[in-house]
Amino acid sequence: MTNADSGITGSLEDYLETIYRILARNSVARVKDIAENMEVSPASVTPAMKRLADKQLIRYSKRSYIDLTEKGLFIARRTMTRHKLLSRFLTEILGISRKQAESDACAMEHFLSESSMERLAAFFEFLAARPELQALIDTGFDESAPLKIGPELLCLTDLEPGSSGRIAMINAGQQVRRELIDSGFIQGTTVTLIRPGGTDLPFIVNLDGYDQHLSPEIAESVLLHPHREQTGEDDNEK
Amino acid sequence: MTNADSGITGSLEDYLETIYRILARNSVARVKDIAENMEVSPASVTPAMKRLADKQLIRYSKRSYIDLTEKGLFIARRTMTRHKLLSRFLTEILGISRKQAESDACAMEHFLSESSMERLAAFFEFLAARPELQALIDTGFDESAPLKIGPELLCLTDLEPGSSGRIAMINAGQQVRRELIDSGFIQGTTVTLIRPGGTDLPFIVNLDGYDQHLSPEIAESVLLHPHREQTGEDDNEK
DNA sequence: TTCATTTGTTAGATTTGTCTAACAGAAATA
DNA sequence: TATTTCTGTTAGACAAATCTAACAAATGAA
Repeated sequence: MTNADSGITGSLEDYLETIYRILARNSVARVKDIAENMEVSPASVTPAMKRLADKQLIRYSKRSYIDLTEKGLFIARRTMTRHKLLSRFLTEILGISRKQAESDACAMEHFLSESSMERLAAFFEFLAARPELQALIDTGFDESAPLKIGPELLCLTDLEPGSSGRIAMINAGQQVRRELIDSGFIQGTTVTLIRPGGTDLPFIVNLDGYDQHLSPEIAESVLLHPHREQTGEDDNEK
Repeated sequence: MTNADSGITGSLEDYLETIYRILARNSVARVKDIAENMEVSPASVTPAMKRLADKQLIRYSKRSYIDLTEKGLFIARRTMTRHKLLSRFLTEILGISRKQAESDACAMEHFLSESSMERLAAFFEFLAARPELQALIDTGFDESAPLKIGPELLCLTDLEPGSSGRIAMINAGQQVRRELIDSGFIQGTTVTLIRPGGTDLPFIVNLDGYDQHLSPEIAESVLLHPHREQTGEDDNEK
């Protein structure tokens, strides 16, 4: 129930982060401000402040202003940094809408470990140092991708019964794309054709141990990497 | 408290995912298997099964085997896919250890929205379609980065008092690096030099509204992008 | 068939985090 | 100064998720 590295719950981290943000502009933080910022009732804030004070993360006594201790400040800042890293990754790299990204980041920020955080920061530095990559990503990575190596790809429907292939991409509109992705059809995953389909007959494939039925039209949109020799390595499952 | 899109809690999603994994190899799923897989006491499993059955996500009656409904299967699969996407991102792109990645992914998987999930899958397809990018990332992105554009970068210590710059990279060993990143010094963030330091005198900088002190040695390791005209856009804070 | 073992359930406690409603203290106003 | 309004706290309820301990049912062995 406690998170990543701070040893406190996500909820308490949120309180610290909120206090931090209030203090960054307001000079003092009050129960009311916190309640409004977090869209929570003031009656929920008081016990949270008590828990934080118990853990020596804030200075707090009944009816007083609230201030962060050194330790609290550290956790607050780190949580905010996690939030920024995730939110930037989602918007700048993946192209998610700002609003959606904020909401995803808010939830995930409590679980990003110290090492992942550091590597994610390194990733941004890496990209920033390479304008040509940045440009590639900025132009969006869905338009250009299919054009480039599409022709060399195998279609799932061309697979021999009993043989397998690694998914390279899903070539379909957003709706079908999401359906397939929800079902586990993501790049790099191995699929095995159990039984080929035909008109009105679904393809049966195995993915992660489970058999799944795919209509011929949907199966058409699953493109596989050109076949290579066995590398001994499966994909990243197991 | 409920997550992303499924309308159930992370804990229940974990139960579904576990049942899915058990069923993918075991033909039947029992309370005991679930408890062992999740490292939880069997007494915790029973009420969870009741909650899942109430929501029509599993078929379950007292002392019976447990089976997923269509709806439960869908959520289980999607959760597993989220897990795989996050775990692959953390290991393959960021280079986090498998173990750490698993633990991060386990916690975050419940909060990745449908759209982020789809974009993350697209990101892998994008990379897979460009072996040259893949290779760049495979070789690690910390060694080569500083060599390339290091010379053109500004050091935080060269900033005029009162002026600002955007962080390009942290040029320091892992420990200092992490300290700085924890404090919000990540690529793309704007820092303002409030007061320059000197021997034994810390630099004071403002970051996200908060003043922070940096020892001269640490300040040295913060490298800024070469200055440009104001673009009207701040970084992604606000 | 009877007894022991395995498996699953229930009861009851605990923690966290939320709420509403009622109350108390402080500040502002008349 | 007295009263009203704003702010914060307490009390009490609830839900989710976990635990341990005790009990019940099913299975297997003698």
